[in-house]
Amino acid sequence: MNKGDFSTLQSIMIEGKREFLDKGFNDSSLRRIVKRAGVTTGAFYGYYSDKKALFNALVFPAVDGLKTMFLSVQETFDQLPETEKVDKLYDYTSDEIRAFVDYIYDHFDAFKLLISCSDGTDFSEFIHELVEIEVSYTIRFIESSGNDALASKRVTPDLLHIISSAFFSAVFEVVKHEMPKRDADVYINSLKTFFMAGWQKILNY
Amino acid sequence: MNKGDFSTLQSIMIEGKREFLDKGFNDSSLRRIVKRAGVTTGAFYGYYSDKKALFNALVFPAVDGLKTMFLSVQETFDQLPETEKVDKLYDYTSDEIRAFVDYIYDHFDAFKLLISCSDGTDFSEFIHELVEIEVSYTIRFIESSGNDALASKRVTPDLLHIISSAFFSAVFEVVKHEMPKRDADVYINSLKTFFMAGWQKILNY
Amino acid sequence: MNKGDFSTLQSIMIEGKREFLDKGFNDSSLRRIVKRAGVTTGAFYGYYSDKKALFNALVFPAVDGLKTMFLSVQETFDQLPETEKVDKLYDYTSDEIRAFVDYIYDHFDAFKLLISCSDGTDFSEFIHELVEIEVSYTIRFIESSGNDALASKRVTPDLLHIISSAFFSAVFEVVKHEMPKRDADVYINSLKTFFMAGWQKILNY
Amino acid sequence: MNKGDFSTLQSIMIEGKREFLDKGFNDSSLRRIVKRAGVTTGAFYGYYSDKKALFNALVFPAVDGLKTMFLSVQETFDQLPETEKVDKLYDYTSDEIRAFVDYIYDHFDAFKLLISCSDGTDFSEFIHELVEIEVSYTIRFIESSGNDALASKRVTPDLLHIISSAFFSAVFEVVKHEMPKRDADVYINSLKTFFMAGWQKILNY
DNA sequence: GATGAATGAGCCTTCATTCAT
DNA sequence: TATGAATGAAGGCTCATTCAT
Repeated sequence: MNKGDFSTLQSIMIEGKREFLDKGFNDSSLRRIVKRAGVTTGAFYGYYSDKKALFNALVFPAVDGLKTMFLSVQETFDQLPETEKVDKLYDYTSDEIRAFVDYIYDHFDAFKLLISCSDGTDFSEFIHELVEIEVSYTIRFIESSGNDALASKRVTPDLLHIISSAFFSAVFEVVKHEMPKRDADVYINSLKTFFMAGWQKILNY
Repeated sequence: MNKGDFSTLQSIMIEGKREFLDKGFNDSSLRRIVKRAGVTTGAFYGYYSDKKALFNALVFPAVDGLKTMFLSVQETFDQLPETEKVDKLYDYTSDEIRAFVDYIYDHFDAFKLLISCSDGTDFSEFIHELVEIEVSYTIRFIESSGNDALASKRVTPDLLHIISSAFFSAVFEVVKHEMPKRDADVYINSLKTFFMAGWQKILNY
Repeated sequence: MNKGDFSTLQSIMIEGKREFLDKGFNDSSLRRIVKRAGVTTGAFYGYYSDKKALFNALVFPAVDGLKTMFLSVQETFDQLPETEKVDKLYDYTSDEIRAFVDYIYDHFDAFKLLISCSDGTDFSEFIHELVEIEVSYTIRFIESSGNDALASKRVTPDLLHIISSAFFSAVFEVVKHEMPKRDADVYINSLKTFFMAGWQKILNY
Repeated sequence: MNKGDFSTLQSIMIEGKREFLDKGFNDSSLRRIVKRAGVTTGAFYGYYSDKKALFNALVFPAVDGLKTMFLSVQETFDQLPETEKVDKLYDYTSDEIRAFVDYIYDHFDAFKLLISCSDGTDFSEFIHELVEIEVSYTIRFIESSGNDALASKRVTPDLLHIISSAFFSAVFEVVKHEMPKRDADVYINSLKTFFMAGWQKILNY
């Protein structure tokens, strides 16, 4: 008999999420999860192949959606006529970030797991992957726009990596601290202003 | 019989560091550590009360030193006559950061442990603490300098927190990626330039 | 939905045989069997009471047939007039063994299961049972033929058991090694020659 | 606290042997072993790396000793002058087999484990290995003695394998049935007589 | 100071089998 | 006949820690 009105699967997901959030992936106990879910270990393995698979299920859809969205945004911008890119950069970025934050808040629990509890899983390098994507598109943008920052070595891929890393770390701070969406929108917008100033400075725009 | 010419304690520290770096705190095995150190579990517990205490010992001096240094720098700046602060801000910061990075590289292993392997220990929130320190001094500085950013709520403590978080995350990326000191100096300097532009933008200097 | 054109029962038998041959009885997984058979566990238990029952079904008809045949051959020989027995012994045995091997090869899979995969089942002592049958008839033959080997304790039931055991072990080696029938016929014939010489030696014929 | 006057290791070995003999390797439970030994699982793993290692420890010394002895006997016979081999064959073999049986009875428990309970271990093919050794030396002997049995294909390696297999199976029947040593000596001697007659027949000596 | 055998709870996972549908 | 989710005991094994010597 499982817990209350929920199906076995639902109970497992609910209690899995609770346990992972509470203890982190590594220190989570499958037995505690199933016990709290009012379910047996055997039942668990009917749904998931192992503990990792449960974490995956809780997190993958959101991660995958975010990556897809992020890639498509970057790709769309990349396809703009060169002449429009710099002009639209600010507005474009604004929309992009807003959508990004919206998406995160629409899947808040998943990102909370990802940011705070993914140690020991395949997602521990999640931010790193977003960074890599952004860096590669940023390099394309700088080069195609005729800016000499890279050519002159005033800016290097490593620096882009570090700055990008800083940016995403900052964004996900709102998740780490479970900031209300309303506040997050404001902060992230200011953050964007802050970073835009930085980019203009080092890219000489 | 312990390893080579090293004392029991030294062997434990050397092999502890190796294991923690290799596996992270949680997945490290005390038995493997003492075995490699050519020492027994009993001997270990003569020096440390538990696994956490060893991690602590490897990491605390560096952490404490960095915090002390950081606090003193902030305090010294805080004590400057109001009139000098803004003028000296840029130079001051440069020196401060340089010293900060020097310190990190002088205790590289400890910070590598802290950044990459501290999950499960009391230090997992290490960066967070530096952020808190910086934010509180930044607030004092903004307020005392007569800048209306906070009063007008254009800038909030939370935003400061986020930006500061971004900065320290970026700085410690050089540790995570084990960047050569020479390179790190250059990147961190560019990073500072980047962030200074941001600060000027949102503080209206 | 079961596999291809086969009925539920057929699928279970086919995949059961495959699994038992592959892993042996003990290490076989019922769930794997029904999964591969495209059938459910529930369906399985409609046909068989448990895992052993499936093994039984795959193996019993052949085992039973062989035992019946073997018993009847022994019985027929036993009923021959005493005067004919020794004369016909050699020819008789030849035919008997040929039929025996033919039967095994006509039910090769079943005997392969029996020889190589029956650990943990009621058939693990299969050869032992054939031995017991043969020994009891051999004793009758020796006694009725007036040979003093048993009376003089030159030969004992235990020795008969051991030799008989050796013989059947040898015969079933052809199954264990999946020897082609054509080869097996030749080897078994030589084996019979070999053993006949032994019998003549210890029975003084 | 372990059982009675025995050390932890002794208790584990005693109860391990008991459990393996009772249930066979696969169906043996480590937990039952340690429980009966009055010891904890953790203590077990201080002595053996896993369940297989315990079986190994109980069985390997005896197996290894027997193989070594068997190989050396075969090698010694192989080195005899060609002229002496056939003459000495009978006597030589007698001594060899006696020593072989003595060795088995000096390590009876180990061979009982090997014969009756080794399914699932690396020793399940133990007899097979003895057979391979004997077959290879038998081939050398036949060839070097000028006998045409192999050349004429009247006898083949496969036949030698089958016969050798029969012989060792028979020998180890005394272990399977836990026959008293005194009886075994007599039976094995008769068995040897039986087999010698067979060899003479098919090799035309 | 040091030993290292022993603890025993805890880990994840697999299994044959049952039963309400 | 058939489903397949659920059972729950049992499996082998690892761990930080303790303690008598």
